[in-house]
Amino acid sequence: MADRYERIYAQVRHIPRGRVATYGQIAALAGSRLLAMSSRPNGRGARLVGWALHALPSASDVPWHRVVNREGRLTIQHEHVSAQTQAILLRNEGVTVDEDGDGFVVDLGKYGWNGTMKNSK
DNA sequence: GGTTTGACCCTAA
DNA sequence: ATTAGGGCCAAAC
Repeated sequence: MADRYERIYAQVRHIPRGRVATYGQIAALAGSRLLAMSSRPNGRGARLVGWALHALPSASDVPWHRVVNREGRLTIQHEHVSAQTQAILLRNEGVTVDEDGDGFVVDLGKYGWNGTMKNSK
């Protein structure tokens, strides 16, 4: 089975409340623990995070809403869960979610997660 | 089992 | 600044 999903879920659970992380960071963190051999400078398996979250059961404890793309945008594509739902969940945790023509955006400079448990600044 | 697509990212021009 | 191309792994066709 896809054990990588478990690593991804574990990393997503490690995201502090009121903080957001990017797909690439999740992939890099989960990858560095298991796939440290092939740490290539390119985009690694960031798409796996998207697939993992898409296959995530709705009743899971994984805070999938704290995962955004590199621009801080909520590029979510799901049948029953919309980007607005994600925005509401983030706002519920105190994260300011901005909105423009393309959709919802989060300021990574303020709420971006470092990858550790320290603040980004 | 090859081809296409996807909640993405990086590098180069 | 934007556009184009390559890469990654899994699922759907």
